[in-house]
Amino acid sequence: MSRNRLPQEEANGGTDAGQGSPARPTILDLAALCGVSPATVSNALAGKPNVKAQTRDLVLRKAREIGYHASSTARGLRMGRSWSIGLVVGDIANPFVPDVVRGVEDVVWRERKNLILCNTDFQAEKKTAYVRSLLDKQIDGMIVLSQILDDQDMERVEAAGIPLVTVNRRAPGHSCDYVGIDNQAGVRMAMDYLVSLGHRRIGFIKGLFRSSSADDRLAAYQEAVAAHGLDSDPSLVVQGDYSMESGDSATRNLMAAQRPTARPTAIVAANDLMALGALGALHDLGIKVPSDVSVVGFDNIQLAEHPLLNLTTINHPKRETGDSAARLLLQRIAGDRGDPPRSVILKPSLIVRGTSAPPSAAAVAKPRRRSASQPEKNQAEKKQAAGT
Amino acid sequence: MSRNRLPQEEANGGTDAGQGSPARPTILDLAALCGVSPATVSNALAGKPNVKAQTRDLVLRKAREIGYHASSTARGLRMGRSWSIGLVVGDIANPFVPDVVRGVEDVVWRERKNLILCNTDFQAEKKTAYVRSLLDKQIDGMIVLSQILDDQDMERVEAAGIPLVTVNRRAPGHSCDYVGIDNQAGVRMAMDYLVSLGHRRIGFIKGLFRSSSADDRLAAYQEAVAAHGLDSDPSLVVQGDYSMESGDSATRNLMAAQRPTARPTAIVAANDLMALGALGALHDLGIKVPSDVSVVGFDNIQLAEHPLLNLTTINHPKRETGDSAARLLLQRIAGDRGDPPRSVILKPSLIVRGTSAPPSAAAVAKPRRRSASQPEKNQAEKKQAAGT
DNA sequence: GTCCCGAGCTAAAACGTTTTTACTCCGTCC
DNA sequence: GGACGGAGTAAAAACGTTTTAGCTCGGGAC
Repeated sequence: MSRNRLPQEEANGGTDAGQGSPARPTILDLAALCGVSPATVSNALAGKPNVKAQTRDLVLRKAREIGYHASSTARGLRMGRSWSIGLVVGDIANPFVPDVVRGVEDVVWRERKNLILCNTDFQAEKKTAYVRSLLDKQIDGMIVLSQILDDQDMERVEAAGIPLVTVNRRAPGHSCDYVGIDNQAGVRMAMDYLVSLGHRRIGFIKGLFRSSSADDRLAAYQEAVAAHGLDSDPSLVVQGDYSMESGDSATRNLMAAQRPTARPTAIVAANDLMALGALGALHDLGIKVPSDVSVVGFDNIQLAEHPLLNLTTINHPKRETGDSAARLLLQRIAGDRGDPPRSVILKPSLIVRGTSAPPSAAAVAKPRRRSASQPEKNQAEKKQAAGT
Repeated sequence: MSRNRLPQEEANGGTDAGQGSPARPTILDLAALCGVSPATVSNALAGKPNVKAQTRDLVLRKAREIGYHASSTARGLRMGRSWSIGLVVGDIANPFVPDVVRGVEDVVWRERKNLILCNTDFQAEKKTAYVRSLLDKQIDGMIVLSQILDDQDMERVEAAGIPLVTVNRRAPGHSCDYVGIDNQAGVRMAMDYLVSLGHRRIGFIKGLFRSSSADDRLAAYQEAVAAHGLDSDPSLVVQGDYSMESGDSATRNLMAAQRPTARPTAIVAANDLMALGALGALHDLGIKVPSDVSVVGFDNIQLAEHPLLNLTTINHPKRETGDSAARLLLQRIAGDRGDPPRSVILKPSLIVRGTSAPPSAAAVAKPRRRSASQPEKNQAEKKQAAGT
């Protein structure tokens, strides 16, 4: 109806005698108010050089005055961006995750981008639906934490030209930026440390198969067993699923052996949650930690340092993980999409606390074979500060 | 350049001999492909009744075929919505928070809306900036967890007509939907339980002042002290800030009293984190829990049930909190904005675990005054299952 | 035969920006 | 005195939808 509206007529004026909110000002209102064209307002607000200082100041002043804020949606449509990045996690309630999220948020916030949190519950269809939704929203970039996307989703992301950073899981066959930790080094640290204490029979609670990090950690355990010539009974490796409960039951399995000498004197868990489960099980079984059995975790989640848990563990720099992922992503968004993919591999570190000690005299009384091979691999470890 | 393009010409065809992604199909492409107008395509996809079944089927088929997905941005601009809701939290790394977030995500996901996570770090300017950003994005609604917004921010949200649900903190002077827990009942449960065990001298670690929940919990403590005629030494109430460290130092303060009888036989903390801090401090001080001192927390965070912590606490239904908040918000979004504000007050429950027991004989040996008044307030509590 | 109506579709406006192109001064250079 | 150029601004196109208003066509009522 209001075709051909006069230049001075306020775009929002007049007609809203009705109810509800007074319809926030558009750039047209602001332009009319300043007596310039919308284009000039846009340029002024964007700080473009082709607008007279006097005009710019006027625009800025009036803008502040009426509280003008450009519609993200409109500029998003025009510019093909959304100033938000998608963060796909499996389970935000897992204590490992929020710390990483915190790291991501911190750097994303600096560029005033928003974080869209997608909790997939590790369900394939939820993952797919979320990825679709993110693409529909024209997100600037995407971070996928501790899981991999289907090939089809992956292709969609690539086809859309959306930068993607994967964290903790490599996407096989796809090249994108990656942030992870040196899993092998971490487990090796734990193993070398336990060996230096005198342990020869070390159990391992592995994580879910089909995940690169779980594989890496298990492989590192096996390599360490071989390198140090430790007992390599297959019953020393038990399956967990990264949950506390699984750590509990895995430990009961480990300790169920009839002959006491068949039981491990130390347990390494592929993550802290399972290690805490192990502590719980051992407590229930009346097995003393660390005097009877040592326990070492992986991740160093927040509560691991509680005096009553006091878990010896491998530190996973969680916040730094999120930080690096976000940085990589932002660089990729700003810079050339064609650059070769980059990886950031963070360094684990050993944090010695109260759940580890030399094995009891009884346990080491009966030395098995003496592997004569590794004289140089003694103890490069020392007690490290808990601060990472 | 391509002014006046012919109706049959594909909107995306021809010109992109260049590099990069092949530009996802628009509704124009789809319309051309189906030989109908964009309006019809839109109607067909939206399931409007004014399109012939045959046409609709064709459109749906072709849409699937070329993988057409409408741009969220474009329809957002047109429809004034964004299908995303803002979730403002103080610190996602606080173990209480992710569980609530999980609850929110769950119901929001059912409507295929997205969650924009805003971590304010409790900084006023970050809070303000995030709220601004959310409004610019035309979010459908907003949930604010465990904090209050400035009056100015609040007004902006109201002016924008964006539904808002506050969780755990009432916004004084503003009427909006609210989800919380009955703090008073929770603390009363804890106090009644401890009294029923025989405790007469109970310390309280309060949370940050200036927060309604902290006030409520403190008030409930004081009421219980009065109602049961307990020792009401002001030194029995110490300040914490909801962190584990503060629980630690607060407990050291409580236990620093020279005369043993001046020390509490039980400690109630305004949240689990501080309770865990208390456990740590007591452990360090060589004070046995629960034989020397009982400890009761509030929230029942995930790790509280670990066998080595085994914290007696008041359960705060966290996931249900997020669930209710999201439900309230979605109803408000869908329904009439003018309806009177609603509140959901969740019920706390006592979870008895290992950190509580009757006071030691030594501590109760010297009964102080016998308050003759409350015979009916004996023990309405019984050991409850930890499930809640 | 005319009128009306509904079914099915299209044209075009609208959403609120940014960006490209074009225009208007005005001073300077030749 | 006209051409040129640059500074500052304006007009209009573009982004990809949804929605409103209007069009066309055929059939039924009168």
